[in-house]
Amino acid sequence: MSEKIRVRYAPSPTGFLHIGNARTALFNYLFAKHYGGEFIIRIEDTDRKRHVDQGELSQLENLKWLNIDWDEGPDVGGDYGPYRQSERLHIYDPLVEQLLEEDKAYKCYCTPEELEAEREEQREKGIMPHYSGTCAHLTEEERAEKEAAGLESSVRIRVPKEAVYEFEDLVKGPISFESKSVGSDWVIQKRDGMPTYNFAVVVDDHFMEITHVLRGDDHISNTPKQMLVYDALGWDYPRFGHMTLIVNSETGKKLSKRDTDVLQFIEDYRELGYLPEALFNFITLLGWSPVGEDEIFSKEEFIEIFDYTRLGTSPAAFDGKKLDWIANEYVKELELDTLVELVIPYLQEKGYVSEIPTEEELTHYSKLVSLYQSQMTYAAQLPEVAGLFFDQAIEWSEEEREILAGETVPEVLKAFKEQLNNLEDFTASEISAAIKAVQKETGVKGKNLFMPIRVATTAQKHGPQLGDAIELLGKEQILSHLDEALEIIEA
RNA sequence: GGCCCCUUGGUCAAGCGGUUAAGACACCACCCUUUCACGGUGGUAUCACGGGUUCGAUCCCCGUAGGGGUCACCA
Repeated sequence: MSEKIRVRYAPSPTGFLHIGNARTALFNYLFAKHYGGEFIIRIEDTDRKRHVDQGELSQLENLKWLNIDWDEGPDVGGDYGPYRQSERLHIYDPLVEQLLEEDKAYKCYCTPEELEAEREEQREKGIMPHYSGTCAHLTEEERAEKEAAGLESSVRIRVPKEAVYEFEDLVKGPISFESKSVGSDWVIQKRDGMPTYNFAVVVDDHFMEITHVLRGDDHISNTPKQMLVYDALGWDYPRFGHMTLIVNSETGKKLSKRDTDVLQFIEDYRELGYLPEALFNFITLLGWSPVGEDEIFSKEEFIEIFDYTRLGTSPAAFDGKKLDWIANEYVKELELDTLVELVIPYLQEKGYVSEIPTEEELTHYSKLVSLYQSQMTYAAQLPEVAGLFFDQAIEWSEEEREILAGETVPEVLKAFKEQLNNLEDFTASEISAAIKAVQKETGVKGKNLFMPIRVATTAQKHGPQLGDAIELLGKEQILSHLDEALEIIEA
């Protein structure tokens, strides 16, 4: 591609950064950077009612957290600003005026109530609601009358009767719409003077010299509407590319806020202490595939290998298990100190570690973290799985109690307790030796030996190396856990 | 309902007219570890259906079915 690539991510600040939006941003970013182009952020804030105060900030911050940066945007500026649509009214207004003069658009005096009534009537008759064109052919006199009466108006653009809109979609190939499927004349400027989405997008993309519009699948049907505006204004189209939506694997539908089984917002992952690189990697693999068999790549590698022709055409389901696997891959690669630093705040939050950790605490928790590193996926997980190392109380689940109910369990635990009491040093190697001694003494070995001890001392079926875990928990605590377990068994 | 898009294992997917139809996650088995996990090896499992085109269709065309998206003074 010879021209300078310019692409954009254009969120509306109505909420947090959704995982689907993040993916759109990500692919635009990779596309731009792969071709040495520019990535622009534009805020589409034309809906005053749905405006959320911290929305814009949240979008930008979470993008930054994902390690995505942009060349132009509301916070960094650029030569094509302003980058908020609400600040670009002076650009839209003359264009609306121009279309009005050319009679490519017209003023509509229908009130929202009237339009709603019209739709209701149509629904009752069993036809699809649409604007019937009440104001499409007002005479000069009628118009003057309404203006004189001080009626508020919106502006609608005329949809041509027999046009065909065709484009070569970057991911889906040729797509075409007949103008009659576009629907009735639609609003380009609202009563409050704000442009509508489909109009503002065109104007902005044109003046910002956007070359490629990469967006979600759900915008396909907006494309002919926008092409119509390009035509009316006599501008060239950019190239369009429509990426698949991310769906919930349970329902097969577009991921929405109602899908409570999936964490929807980048914020959520950030708060749990997922590594941004892991999320970046995971999201990039949603609806896109690299050549070859590797799946773990750095941002730089992704930029290098990104190829938009490898974007998938069918929806990608969000697979939490796969995310966990990728997240774990990244956690395992981390230096222990780095991971400890990430985990400490979560421990402090629970009050397990003091504001300013002591040397002693630090070494203690380094050990703990190292025991769990190979099985962790996010930082907040440590206090969850290793709660026993902080809370005195131990509780066994139904399943774990069943294990403790095993026939040879009491003698194993009693023997183990005995062994521990005779230990000189309470170290992992000594403890392992003690377990071995229990085996000799009782004749119980393997799973039947280890599982009861693991469950009795840690109340978990999975965990780190047993000897290490027991050493770290400390003699006193272990003995009391064993006593409690024995009590339960006897009860 | 109209229009548009999509359809390879449970999930993500490679494939782009001739393949034993890659790989990853998940699952299962075995190995390592006197346990679980980590790691290693291996395994089960996929071309929605019906017509064409072709010497030959997962791949091209047409239907059918299913799924999804969209039809706002939301973006």
